[in-house]
Amino acid sequence: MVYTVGEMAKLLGVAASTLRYYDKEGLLPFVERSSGGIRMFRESDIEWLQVIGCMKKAGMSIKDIRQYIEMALQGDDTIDLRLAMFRRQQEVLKQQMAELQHTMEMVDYKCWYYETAKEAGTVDAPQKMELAEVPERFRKIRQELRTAPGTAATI
Amino acid sequence: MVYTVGEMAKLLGVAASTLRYYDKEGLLPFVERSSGGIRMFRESDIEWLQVIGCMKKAGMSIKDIRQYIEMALQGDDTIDLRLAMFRRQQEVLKQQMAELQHTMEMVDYKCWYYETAKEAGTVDAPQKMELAEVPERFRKIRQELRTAPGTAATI
DNA sequence: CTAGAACTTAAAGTTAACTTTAAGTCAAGG
DNA sequence: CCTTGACTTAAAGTTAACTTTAAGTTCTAG
Repeated sequence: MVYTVGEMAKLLGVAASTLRYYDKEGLLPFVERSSGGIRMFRESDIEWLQVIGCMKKAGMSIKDIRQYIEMALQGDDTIDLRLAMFRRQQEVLKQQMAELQHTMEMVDYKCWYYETAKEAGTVDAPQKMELAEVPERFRKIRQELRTAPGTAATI
Repeated sequence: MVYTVGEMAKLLGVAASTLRYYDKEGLLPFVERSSGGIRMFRESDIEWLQVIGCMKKAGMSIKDIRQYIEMALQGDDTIDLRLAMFRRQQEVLKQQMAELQHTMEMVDYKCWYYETAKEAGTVDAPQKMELAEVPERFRKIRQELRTAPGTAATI
């Protein structure tokens, strides 16, 4: 089964212009053409496209992804490089996960803050609350929000 | 203690031009000015800036953040709206977390893939491996990568 | 009182990742 | 054969979030 750019775009849930753009940027050198010049995506190209999609979600740029594709097309000589690339990406994702976790804590705190404000009818309730009255799990983030990053929130 | 824009920028680890840009976009209406027109950040403004930073990390646009700031300045009448905003943001973050988790699984799979390729000296080793030989935790993601999203990878 | 570092604004420039447009070509059904 | 919808490319346009520049002002230390 082969697909035109429009069909593949629909299948993947992206715009056809996006796939054309990716092709122009060298992300799809594996896509063949008909004698008339029309892109013919093969079933097996879906895996490439899924990997590209995942790399994008991981925050990689088009340029970085192209490097990977180029390495992959060079064959088994670049296995080490590709492994190193994904190992680095693993670290990046761990970092992102930690940051997201932290952002989540802040939003959880803000939800508690406005729930408390809602009950009392004023933000003064949570805003002026003593640290000891604040639920234990929000104390750290509250301290952190009230000081510059890197500023010791100690003693 | 008050800070100029440059001092506050340094404290937060951002460019001064960024703070000026945020101010122009209405994100910092709480910052006062000297008689000569120079921004004077107060200690308590740090909390505002930290919240703005967290909202940005959560993927909110400048426009959305301005809405929040405007609501906050309107006072206690907007508590419900602000609570709703952070509750929605909680959902968005949960979604982001799930996506990041999924991306991580893909990268873990790719690391396994290239480790296996490295041992064997060729990507054919992992590429042509039977599903049953693939470590159990990578089977689902491997199936998924090889089909279009939404395509049932069943039976 | 003055030098110069840091501030001010408005406006233009940058970057990434697309999207749109324009002018033309391909391919399938009637 | 011809129409029509989807394809092609190159080039220009879009958007968000900054950053840089230019021209001028303010504050502080000597």
